[in-house]
Amino acid sequence: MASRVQPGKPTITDVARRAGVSKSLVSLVMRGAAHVSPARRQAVKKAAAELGYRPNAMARSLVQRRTHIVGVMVSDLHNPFFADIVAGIQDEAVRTGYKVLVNTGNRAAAREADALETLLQLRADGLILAGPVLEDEVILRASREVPIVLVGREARGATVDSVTNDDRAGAEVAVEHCVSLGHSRIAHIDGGHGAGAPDRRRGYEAAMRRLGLARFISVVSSTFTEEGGHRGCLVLLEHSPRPTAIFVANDLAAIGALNAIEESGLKVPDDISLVGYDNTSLAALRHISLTTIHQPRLDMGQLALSTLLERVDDGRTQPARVVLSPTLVVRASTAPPRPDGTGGP
Amino acid sequence: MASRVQPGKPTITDVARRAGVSKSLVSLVMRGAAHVSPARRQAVKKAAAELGYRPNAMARSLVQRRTHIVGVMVSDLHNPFFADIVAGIQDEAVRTGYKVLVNTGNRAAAREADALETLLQLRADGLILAGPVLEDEVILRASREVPIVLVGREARGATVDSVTNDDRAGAEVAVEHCVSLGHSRIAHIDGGHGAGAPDRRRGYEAAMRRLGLARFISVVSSTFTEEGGHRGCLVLLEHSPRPTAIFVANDLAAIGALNAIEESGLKVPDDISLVGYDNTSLAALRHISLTTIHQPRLDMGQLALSTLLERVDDGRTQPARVVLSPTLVVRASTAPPRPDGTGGP
DNA sequence: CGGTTCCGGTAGAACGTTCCACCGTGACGA
DNA sequence: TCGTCACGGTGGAACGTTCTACCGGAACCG
Repeated sequence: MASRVQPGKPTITDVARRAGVSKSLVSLVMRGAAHVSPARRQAVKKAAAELGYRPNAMARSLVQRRTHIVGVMVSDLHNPFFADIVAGIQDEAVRTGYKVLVNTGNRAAAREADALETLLQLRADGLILAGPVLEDEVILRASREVPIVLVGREARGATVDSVTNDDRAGAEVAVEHCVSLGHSRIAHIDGGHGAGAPDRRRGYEAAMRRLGLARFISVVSSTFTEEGGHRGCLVLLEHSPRPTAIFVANDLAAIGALNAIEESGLKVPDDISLVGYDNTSLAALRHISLTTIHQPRLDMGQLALSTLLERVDDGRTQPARVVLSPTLVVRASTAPPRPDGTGGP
Repeated sequence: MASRVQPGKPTITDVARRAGVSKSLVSLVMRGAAHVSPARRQAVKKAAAELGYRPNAMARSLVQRRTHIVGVMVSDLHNPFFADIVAGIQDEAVRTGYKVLVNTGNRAAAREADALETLLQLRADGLILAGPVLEDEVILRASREVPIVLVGREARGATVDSVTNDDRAGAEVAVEHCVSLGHSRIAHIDGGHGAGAPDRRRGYEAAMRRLGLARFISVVSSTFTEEGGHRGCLVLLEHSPRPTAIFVANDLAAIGALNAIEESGLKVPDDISLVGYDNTSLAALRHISLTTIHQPRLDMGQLALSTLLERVDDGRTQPARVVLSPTLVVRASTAPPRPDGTGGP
């Protein structure tokens, strides 16, 4: 009972036999080719439906020597950032007729290497690596066997493409926003080795200098986590005079900073303004309502795939470096500084 | 220039030629078989490394008639819930030597059907469907061709297995917690058609009755979104007397409720206690610190795969229904009701 | 009427593996 | 001296497709 009907799944030959035609013709019908008489086409379709026939993608790919699959390796499925990247890739994939298969390495280089290997053995037509922590060398080697696009990380080498946002410009916009509100003592909590963190820091410093606020530059080093932002902020709150605005390297850390500020009995944005980076769904929560820098993630995903396909389908061989502009999203965590106080305790 | 070295990727035959052996022997070496002389083994490995040979997974699977791939279709990559499920699946996969390939349908039945089809054509050895919105009928049909496990959704039919948490019990625990703190006027914002929502509602009602609070049962219908929780909560706040505790069907909606309460000038937990469901990372944010019901997501992922493999490897044919117990996680959003006030405006 | 072209269709060789049957060669026991 | 057996190794048939010929007939053109 419940015995699966298992004389093996039906093959193209079974369909051919049942429809009384050659397997070549079945192949043509399944691919919707022209030059097949309506009668035969009908017969083949009927036979296929009756048998529950489903083409074997591997056999097909073996002879075609392409899979119409793009492999996507995501560093961390927990980060909502990548969910949008994947969504963008998928939008573009349905338009171009490719299948998307996702893999993940859970932030560990060794696991990422495994994931990459799986995709390579599968003979995906192209690969998109989203925020990998994998060594440059490994990526470069792989890129000589299959086209690869990096997302959210700069590429090295002529065989690798990349799609990123302009972290430096984004940071400058953040600073400009604070200045336009009247702030001068604007501090920065940076993201350590996180992807894009160094550029965001450089952007912060450049903007401060450009706007004549070089003497207020104040950076505390941290990580891309809530915990990191919390610790970094506590350090800043000790400073005297205390900053009136803080630009944090990503949203998650900014929320940690938010906690630290509130725990200290201060209020955002009344006492301190806060700006994040990434515009994750977290920032949009009304309970948090964080002013932040938006990266066009959907676009980045779409562009990653179309850039990839330029190599796959059109044979491009020059490296591509796509850089998108981030934009400011103003919410409730920024406001002009207190007119009276200079903010110092 | 930068011309890819493209006389096609090296095959097993290339390796055999270069090592001066038959392709059968290369095959044996690549699979680490015994009964191969050290000298030849060495020679083959050397040749393979020099050529950059990588076995073609499709050709292999074609003849073996298994792929050692489990396909995972996730309804929504944006939901951090599924990230943990996938992580659990992956943990188990490395232990058992399977590869995991993920797919998504973006909450749309049509896209999910496509994703499923891709996995079926790939001839994955088994499928895990995480929170699909796909019709029962489609899943049932697919399950006759390949073993399928449903996660977070009840299965219908003897050919489909499922791994879920006991939503009803979880809801009861939530209510009991509130009662133990001294609450009586405990309301519920439910999740409409969301997965598990009906059972959570039933659990709420059952617990209220069991604890002699039937007359305080108060349910407002909503959705699994922040917006939904916000709206639902506004309705409850109009009631007089107002509830002193609210059990919301999931964390996201609970955060919406949190906003509504604070916008009304009330405080959590002083004026109203709040309990969510899922224990997402959101709930753990210190700024939010939501008491909630935890589902053992990692375990659920692991169990999903091991349940699947019972069919794939051990030939199980009886349906399996795995149900895990949720647990209470107490944070800062719940407290005893105000000793004085009866809470009504 | 002879030649060309198009249409509908078929046969059989790939594609890159693994698996099965088989083959020498020594070693070993009777 | 014979089997018998284990060891190390090989050849070739699968696996389920697509692709490249090629074929017979009808239609068309000059």
